[in-house]
Amino acid sequence: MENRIQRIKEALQGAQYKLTPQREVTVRVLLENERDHLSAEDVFLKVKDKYPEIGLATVYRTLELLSELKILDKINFGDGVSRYDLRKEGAKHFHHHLVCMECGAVEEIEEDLLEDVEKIVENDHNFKVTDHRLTFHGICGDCQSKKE
Amino acid sequence: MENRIQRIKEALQGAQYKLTPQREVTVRVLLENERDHLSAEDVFLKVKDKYPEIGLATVYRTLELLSELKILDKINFGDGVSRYDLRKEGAKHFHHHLVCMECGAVEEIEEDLLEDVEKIVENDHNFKVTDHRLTFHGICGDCQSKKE
DNA sequence: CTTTGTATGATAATCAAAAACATTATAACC
DNA sequence: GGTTATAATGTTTTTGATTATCATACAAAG
Repeated sequence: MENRIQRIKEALQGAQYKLTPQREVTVRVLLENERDHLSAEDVFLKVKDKYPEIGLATVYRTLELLSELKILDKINFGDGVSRYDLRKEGAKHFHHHLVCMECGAVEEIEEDLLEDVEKIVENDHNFKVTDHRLTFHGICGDCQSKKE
Repeated sequence: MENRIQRIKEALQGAQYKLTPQREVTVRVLLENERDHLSAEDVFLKVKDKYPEIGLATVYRTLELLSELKILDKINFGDGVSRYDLRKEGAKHFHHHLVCMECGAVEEIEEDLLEDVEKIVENDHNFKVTDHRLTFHGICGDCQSKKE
């Protein structure tokens, strides 16, 4: 945990930013809720428990900043809200998601399944891929068994 | 063109909806701008040229309806707006997009590149895939040559 | 200590999308 | 045809997430 904060601090400093107390609290909340996909509002409420003086705008600014630095990925599952997801350390690419259309559960997939597909895109369409995002819609295991 | 409208009409009727004049004009605009990725506001403005009495809410409602019927796909490229994209006839799946990070151009890919990946997901994660969306971020051919 | 730039918090502004609601078609029935 | 129920529309208002503004606090550098 502290390691990861340390590395995020270094990433910020590498880009001439500081890890202020507000930013650190925000990062901690993100680390503690790594499995979830929190909206800015979600993050704000959790941060507020630890640091009540913080303003909503600061949380938005921090999330934006961390996204620019590729520490966070900003995702959108189609509800009207942006959600934020910590990028795994060392991951070049966005990880993928399985979104259940029944219960709304979101599962993550770490594997990079797209290497071959990326090659096809680069060759056939002359497009230099820097990142990708892939989401599957469907029905999760739990909801499948409930239906039977 | 008329064929496709006819089939959309049938799809609507199959679900107990009517192809009203407003809906038809909206569909025509979508067909005429198939290559673009129009926002609701874009569609509204274009529809208004042909049918000035129409209200914005009707366009929103129509786009929502067509999305539910899987005639349209609602996509989000990260700007704050939803965009709408006609699903190709007979296509089971959403088609893919290449988004250029330099100039913002969006290219479409029709091929279904994910059959193998889908099998992996279904087997390894016990997740029944009904649809997917895949977007590549990168640099398009034009912008690559400009840089040299 | 003073200056300069950066970060913050409170608040207001923006802007897409949804909701409300009254009105107008459309269809079904007698 | 007239009548009623239902669906669809258009106008307007509201919501709700995100951004912008701006005065203040802070920190680094001289």
